[in-house]
Amino acid sequence: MSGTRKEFLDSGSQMKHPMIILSGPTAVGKTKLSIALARVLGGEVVSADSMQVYQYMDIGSAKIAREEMQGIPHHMIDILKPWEEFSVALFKEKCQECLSGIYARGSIPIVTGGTGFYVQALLRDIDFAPDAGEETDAGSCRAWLERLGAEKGPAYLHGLLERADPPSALDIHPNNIKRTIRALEYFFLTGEPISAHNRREREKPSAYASCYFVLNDLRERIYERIDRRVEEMLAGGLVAEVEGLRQMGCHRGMVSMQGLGYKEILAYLEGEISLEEAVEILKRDTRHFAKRQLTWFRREKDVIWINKNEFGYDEDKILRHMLRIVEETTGRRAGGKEAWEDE
RNA sequence: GGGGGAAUUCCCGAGUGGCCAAAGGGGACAGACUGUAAAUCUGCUGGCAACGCCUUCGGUGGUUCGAAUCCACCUUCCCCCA
Repeated sequence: MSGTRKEFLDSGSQMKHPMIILSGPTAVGKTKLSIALARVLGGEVVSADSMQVYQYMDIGSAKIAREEMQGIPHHMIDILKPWEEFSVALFKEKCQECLSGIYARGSIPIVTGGTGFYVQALLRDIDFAPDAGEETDAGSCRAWLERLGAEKGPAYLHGLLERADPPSALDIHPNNIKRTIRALEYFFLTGEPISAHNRREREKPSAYASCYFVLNDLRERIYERIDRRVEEMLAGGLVAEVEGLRQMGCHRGMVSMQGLGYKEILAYLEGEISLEEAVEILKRDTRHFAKRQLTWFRREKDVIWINKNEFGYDEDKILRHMLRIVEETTGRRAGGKEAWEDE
């Protein structure tokens, strides 16, 4: 759909579609809650997770098991092979396809996952770059910049950015080569500084009538849960899963293999570190990740924090509290008391 | 029993008379983030009424204008010889 037509439709229909978002740091318990919410509200779960999109990556990505779904439709899971590339732009695109189906069915999406960037892209309908040159040009342009960076160093690239897009250069740290490259790429492809584009996109209001929940807990408890979960993954066969992927030809260069649990075990399987070290690094990096997620959510406006400890870890209490907010903001009511009493 | 070595700020680990609140790394904490986001990157880390002051380098006591750095004794740990 073209931009103008879409804008026309959006402005024409006063009603925004309802959306429930359930996010939070890794291992807080989003999955379990999402099922409870979906059952009560008659919703469908849409995963907002950068790793669960991949097939064969079940244990390390803590993907929900079929049995756990309890018949609730799930989207955006297992949609790609591990060797395929994925990105926010692709996420948004595919996600919107899923959403139109959900709305057509009169159902409500429960967007569940910890990738805050994806949630933001979807919620504010951020426009990702020019369609022009999406495949060939972008590919070669980025590859060229990457080569240039490897040869001449990050400072050189940042120097280019200073000339092309001074505000971005000021904004992006010289060491951050990925963001420097993207800013340059955007400039070369469109002729517009990405800083101007970002400014425009930032002003966009939410495209949905949404409740943005962030499930949280005491830091200490999150860390404990992470450690425990890593141990469970190991016991559940994480090493074998990664070995299987390796046999399929997966290697560290792939987007999917940058995922926590995959890159560390891969390093072990390739003899670089011991299993013990790999596990330790995995736990630590997962803690770091959880912390980064929390930083993201703190900055995000209009999120509704659900601190588990403030509810005495009473799941039913948490659910009721959330349902009340859902009803206030989206008008969506729980499908009767039985819905959560018949467990 | 004899000989040698070591004890440093949350951890590891530099530092052997002033330039040391003490390199570096890790952790912890905080932050950025608009096509790789489970990625990438940044800041900060003794206390305070804070361009200065106070407490800190196993303990106690010395030497010195001045000590984490030198001396003595003590405590603990490691290694070697018996």
